Amino acid sequence: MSKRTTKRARKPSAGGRGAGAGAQGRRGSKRAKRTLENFEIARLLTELADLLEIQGANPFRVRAYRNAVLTIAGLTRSLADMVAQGEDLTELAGFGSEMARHVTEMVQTGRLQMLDEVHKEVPAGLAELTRLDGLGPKRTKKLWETLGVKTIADLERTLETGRILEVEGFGEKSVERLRRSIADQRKHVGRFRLVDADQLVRPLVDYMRGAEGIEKLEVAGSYRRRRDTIGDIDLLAVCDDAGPVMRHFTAYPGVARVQGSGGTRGTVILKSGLQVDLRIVPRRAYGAALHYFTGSKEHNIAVRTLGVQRGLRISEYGVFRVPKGAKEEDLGPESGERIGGAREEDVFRAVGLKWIPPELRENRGEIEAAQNDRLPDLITLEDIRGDLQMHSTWSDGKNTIEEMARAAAALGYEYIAITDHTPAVGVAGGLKPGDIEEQWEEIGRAQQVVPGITIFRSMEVDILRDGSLDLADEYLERLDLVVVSIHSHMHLGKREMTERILKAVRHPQVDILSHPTGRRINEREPFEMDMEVVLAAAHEQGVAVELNAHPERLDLSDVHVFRARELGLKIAIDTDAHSVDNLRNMSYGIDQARRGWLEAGHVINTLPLQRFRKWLTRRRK
DNA sequence: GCCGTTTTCGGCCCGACTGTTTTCAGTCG
Repeated sequence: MSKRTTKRARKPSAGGRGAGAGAQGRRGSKRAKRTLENFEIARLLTELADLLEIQGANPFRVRAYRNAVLTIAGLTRSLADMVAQGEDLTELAGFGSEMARHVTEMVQTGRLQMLDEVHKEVPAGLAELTRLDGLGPKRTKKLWETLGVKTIADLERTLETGRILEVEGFGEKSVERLRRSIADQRKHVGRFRLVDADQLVRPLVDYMRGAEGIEKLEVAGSYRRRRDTIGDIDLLAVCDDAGPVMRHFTAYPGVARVQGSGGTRGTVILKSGLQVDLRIVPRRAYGAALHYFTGSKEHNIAVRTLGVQRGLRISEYGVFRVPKGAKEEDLGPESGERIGGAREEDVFRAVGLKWIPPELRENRGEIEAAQNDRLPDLITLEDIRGDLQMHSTWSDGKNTIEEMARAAAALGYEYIAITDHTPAVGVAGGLKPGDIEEQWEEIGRAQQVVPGITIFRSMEVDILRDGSLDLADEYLERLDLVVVSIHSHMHLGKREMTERILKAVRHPQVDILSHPTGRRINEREPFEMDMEVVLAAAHEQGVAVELNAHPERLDLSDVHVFRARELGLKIAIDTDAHSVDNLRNMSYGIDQARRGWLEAGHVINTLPLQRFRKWLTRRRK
C-alpha cells in the first residue's frame, strides 16, 4: 500500500472539538507537566491556525493546521502513546515533518513554542472573536488594530458605545449581527442532536413540498450523512420559478428571523435556533448540487481535486470540461462543456468513482474504496434480527417484559434480551438478587404468551469502581447474556478508568460492553479512557462492544465504530429501550453504524437465532 | 505547511450573499 493510500485511509471526518482561546496560556507553568490529550492538542493547533490567519499567514499553511486537527479528531489512539512508542507521525494524513514536530513538542512539554511566539504579536482572545458569526480574521484584525478590541467583552463595549461604527466596513447591520452572535454564543447554542433535527425537519419538509411549482426537495448536508449532531440544515429544491418557493420558505411559521434571501439561496433561523439554508438549483444541476451540499467539505475537496486532475471543473452547477488554455478569471460557473450534473452519479462517474453512500462521505478512505470497487455493503435496518439491550418495569423501563416482547416481535425480530439494571444502580430501580429469579419466572411466562420471539435472560450489570461486577458469579453464570456498563464514578482518571473497564471486559462471563464511553450528546462528555486499549482487549476476549442506538448516546461514536471494524471486533447495535416506543431508535444505531462502515457481518444481532446462540457459547465451552 | 501517476516546486475547491461599498472584500458553507 502506498503511503498516500495509507494516509488517506486514515483520514478522519468529524470536526475537532471546540477550541478555547488561550488554552495554553491558562494552563500556567506550575506543577509537573502533564501529557496532553488529543483534543487539547487539537485545540492548541486550532488556536494557532486562527491566530496565524489574523496575522495574514499563507491561507494554505493555515489550512494545513486545520487539516491536522481533522486528522486528530478521527484518531482513537492517543498521540501521546504514539509519540511514546516512537511511531512516525508523518504517516498520519496531513502530517508532515513540521506537524509531527509540533505534536511531539506538545506531548513532551505540554506547550507549543510557536503558539507562544504568535501570542507575542496577536492576543489569544482574538481566536475566540473569529468564531463569532460575521467576524472573520480580517475584520477581527481591523477591530483590534483600530479600537484595541481583544476580547468579546471589549467588543461588547464598542457595540454599546457605538465606537464600532467608526471602523470602516462596520455599519448598523454589523452591530445588530454581532450583538445576536454574542447572545447566541452565551446561550451556548451548539449542534443539534440528529433526533432533535429530525423533529424539526420533518414538518418543515412537509410544508415546503406545498410550495408553488416545487419539483424536487431534498435535505442534504450532515443531516443526509446522518451525523450524530447537525449544525444546520441544507434544503435543496428544484423549480422553474424561484420567487414563490423562496417566499414560501421565508414565510414558514417556524421561522424566527430571515437571515437572508436571494435568487438561489435563502437562510432562516427557526424559533428553535436551528439555521436552515434553502438552495434553489436548476434541474440540470440537481445531482451536482445534491452532491455538493451533502458534503462533507473534506469529501468535496477530494472529489473536486480528482476532477482538476482530469481537466474537469466540478461545482454545484455541474461537471464541466475546462476549455484548453482558458484563463481562470474568464471562467464563469457554467463555462466549458457540461458533461454531467443532473444526477449525483454524474459527479462520481466523471472522476471514475462508484456512487458513494452519503454516510461514508467524510474523506475517510471512501474515495479510494470507490476507485477500487471496495466500498462496504453497508448494514441496513432490515438486517437486524434482535435487540440485546432493553429495560422493563422490573427496573426503570415503562413497559412490561411481555409488552416489550410483543413490540419487538412486531418489528420482526427473532430475539431480544431483557437487561434490567443490577442493585448498584439504585436510581434506576436495579434488581436485588432476590428479585432476579422472580423476574426470570416472568420472562418464562412472557415467552409462553408471545410466540415467535426468543427472550434471553440478561442484565445490564454495573461495573463497580474497581472494575468488579455488581452481580455474583452464580447469577452471571445463569444468565443467557451478560451486558456490562458504567453508571457511577464517571470522572476517574484515564488510567484508572481504563483499568476498570479492562477488568470488566476480561471477566469470563461478559458478552457485551455497553455504551463504553458514557457520553450523552451535548450533555455529558465521554469518560477519560483509552479506547484503543479497551477495543483491543474486547477483541482479544471475544467480547462484543455495543453501539448504543439511543439518539442521546450513539456511543460508540462513528470514529470508534470505524476503528472497531478495523480491529475486527464484533459490534452489538442495541436500543437500550426503556419503552416500546424506544425500540424504534434502532434506526439511529444503523445510521451511526453505516458511518462507521459496518456491514451486517460485523454486527452480532444480525445473526439468525441459532447462529446467535452459537455465538453466545463461544467462551462457555 | 503539505504533497506528488503534470513530484522536490508550485500548486492547494468554488461560488453566493451581505454590507458597505461605488466595484468588491469578507465571510460563509
